[in-house]
Amino acid sequence: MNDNLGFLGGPADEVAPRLLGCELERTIETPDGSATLRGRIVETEAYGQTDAASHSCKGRTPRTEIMFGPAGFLYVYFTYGMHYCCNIVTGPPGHGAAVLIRSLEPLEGVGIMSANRKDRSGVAVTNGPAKLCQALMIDKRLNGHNLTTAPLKLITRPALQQVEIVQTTRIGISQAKDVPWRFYIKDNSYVSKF
DNA sequence: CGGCAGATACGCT
DNA sequence: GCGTATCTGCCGT
Repeated sequence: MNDNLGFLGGPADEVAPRLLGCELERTIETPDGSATLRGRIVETEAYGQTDAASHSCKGRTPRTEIMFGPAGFLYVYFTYGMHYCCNIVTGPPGHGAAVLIRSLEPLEGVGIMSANRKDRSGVAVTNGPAKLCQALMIDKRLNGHNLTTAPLKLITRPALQQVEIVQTTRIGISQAKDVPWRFYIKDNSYVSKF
């Protein structure tokens, strides 16, 4: 793994807040050549191996196999019949854990992201896990992708100050609702729900 | 704006 | 079969 992504080998609940402020850079093919879509991570959720809300909690299956692999890879899953969500695998090999990326703040290629989102604008482009996957054109084909390589890279940024981060319970799950493993950047308007 | 139902397919029991 | 780490549109205020 890339040296500056070494922190991903830690526990999901420590990696999740550390990912806030880091960026995802997606390169895509266009009629003219290529384009770059880039966004800042503003909201994450941790999912651990012994966590009833995590897909990995019941052990390895073909779908969750990627979560048990080395850190720094992408776990993309499909849900509700029409949505993709993307996660960054964390922890050592053999440990099934990941961090769900819940929302981004667009930094580059906003016009293309908006077009991918049925011409929606503003926060509606990326303020939700399935929305940002649509905006960045992330689907099943990127499951298992190495985040140090094109066409999707994780760019490390300095860790935020503790005071800039809010920690609360996770959203949209039915199991282990009380576990406070959701993290977001304070006062950022792209956070999915306040 | 806030609440609710519907869409839709996949993995797992 | 069934539940799901969601979003959207439509309804009501």
